[in-house]
Amino acid sequence: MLNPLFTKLDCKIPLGAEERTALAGLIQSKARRLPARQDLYVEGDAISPMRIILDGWACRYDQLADGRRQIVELFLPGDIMGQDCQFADRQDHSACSISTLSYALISRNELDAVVQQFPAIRQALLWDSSVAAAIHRQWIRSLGRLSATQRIAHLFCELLYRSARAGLARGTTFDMPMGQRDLGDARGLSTVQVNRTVQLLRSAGLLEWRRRVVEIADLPRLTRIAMFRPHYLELGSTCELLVSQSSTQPDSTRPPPDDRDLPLFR
Amino acid sequence: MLNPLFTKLDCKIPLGAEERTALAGLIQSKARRLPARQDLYVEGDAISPMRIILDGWACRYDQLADGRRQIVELFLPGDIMGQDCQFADRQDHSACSISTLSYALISRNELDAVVQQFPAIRQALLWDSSVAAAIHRQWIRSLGRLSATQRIAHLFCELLYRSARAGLARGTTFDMPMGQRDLGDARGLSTVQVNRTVQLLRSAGLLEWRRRVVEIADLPRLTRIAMFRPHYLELGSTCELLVSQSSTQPDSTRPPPDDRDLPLFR
DNA sequence: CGTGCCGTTGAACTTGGTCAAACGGTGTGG
DNA sequence: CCACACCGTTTGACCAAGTTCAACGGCACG
Repeated sequence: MLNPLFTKLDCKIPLGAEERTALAGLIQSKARRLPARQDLYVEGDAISPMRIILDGWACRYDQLADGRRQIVELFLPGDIMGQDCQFADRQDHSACSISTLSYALISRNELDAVVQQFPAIRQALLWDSSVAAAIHRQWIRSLGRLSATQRIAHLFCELLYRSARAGLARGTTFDMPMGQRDLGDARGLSTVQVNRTVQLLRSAGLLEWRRRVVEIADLPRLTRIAMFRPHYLELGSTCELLVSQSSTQPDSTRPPPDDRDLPLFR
Repeated sequence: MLNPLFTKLDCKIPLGAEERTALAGLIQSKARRLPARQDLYVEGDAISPMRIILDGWACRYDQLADGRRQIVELFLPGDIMGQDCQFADRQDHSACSISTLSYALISRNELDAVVQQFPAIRQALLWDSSVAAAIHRQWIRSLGRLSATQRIAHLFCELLYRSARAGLARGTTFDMPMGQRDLGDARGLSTVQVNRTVQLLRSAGLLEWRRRVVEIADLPRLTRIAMFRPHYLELGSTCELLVSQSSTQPDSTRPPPDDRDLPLFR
């Protein structure tokens, strides 16, 4: 159940058997399930315990008065929710499941004890939240300066690598339980624009996306279009295959694809 | 020198005299100065030690290939740079001074020792980075879903409160060493748009901004326009005066200002 | 006194948003 | 089994916010 978490942590702070057992002990027999599109908490609620995502996707979002919303963070299996909320007294945002969700609560007291005993676990959690911060910075860059096409492409890249790092990708294929509306809410775009953009990426042969499964068909080109640099995710050696693939120079046996006919830049 | 830091931390994790001395000891006689607009590091550099901002403003930014840039985080006096970079091996972004800057380096080893001895300091630093994460989320919301006017207004609100929390504001007046170009780079806008927007805010009587000094003339209205909720900054009781002011109902002796004639919403 | 940066203004242009309607799969009830 | 409703996706036409390009003014600085 915790494999995605362990696989991810192995990128940077590999844990020993003892430490894994200690971490797993925190969540024994406490797994919970939730249907898709259900709130975990809403703005103004008291702070809830931390959660580890076991299966499915979730997100933090901000609800605007006029009904629109902005997703500010995505959680995949192995991600930890609420690490950075321990000091607040009220939630300043909401959170909901994207797909059917399975997660475990973690009491802060128990975690403190474990962290005290196993410094590597503290390090691992700190590392995880520092990567989360790096992702936040990339989202800001993406929303602030990239075109709709680049924003969407960038998110697909991010999600492929995050899935791969959690051991959830098959080659360049991964599960994508978000709909186009969610995608727009994450990238600050309307669903109409998301739809047109996705079709553009599809027709350009960059990716396929059917029935909640995405296959990145041309990772090097998608990476280039999105100006995506996987470095910030600190993948370690886990995804070397993907990284080397994404930086592959265009095949010299055929002419490089001309991106200029597509509204991909700026 | 460390007053902005202590004033800020007093909002949530007040430190005793011993702890303050220990923190101050980390930076003794190591203060450094830098002119405005100088890089502290650039993308690809090795990770540098953490820094405490003593005076002036700095930022993290992302440089795009075509010359545009996106500021992803602002640092005011009392802010700590680089807490979340300790695990990476290379910087995934750049950082530069905005105004003339005075800062101190902090070696991680020394800090670890101090944190070991004074758990409250660890808590204080964790709290600080959790507020930084909340600010990141608000930036994402702002860039994703707010209009140019709202984005700028929101940033002015944020900066007023952050200045106040560090003991650097005088009423609703604070120093703003950024230029309009920087403001655009922080909000994902062109300088032309920033200029027009600032003039709009000025002519609506919401703020004044001359010679690097901003005075928020109508905080309640600016707050409303920006949909700004100060809660996420976890101000504690430090800025109660400001907070109560910002939520003041419009003066009933005169008609409420009509925002509809201004392109402020959406 | 020139030079350069920053702020300001105008005009043409582009991207993406809004509105509205049609399409297609899926689950439900008759 | 079919009719229907519902939800997410798709498409078109129009609109608006913000960008780009270009030029000009003021102020600081060498």
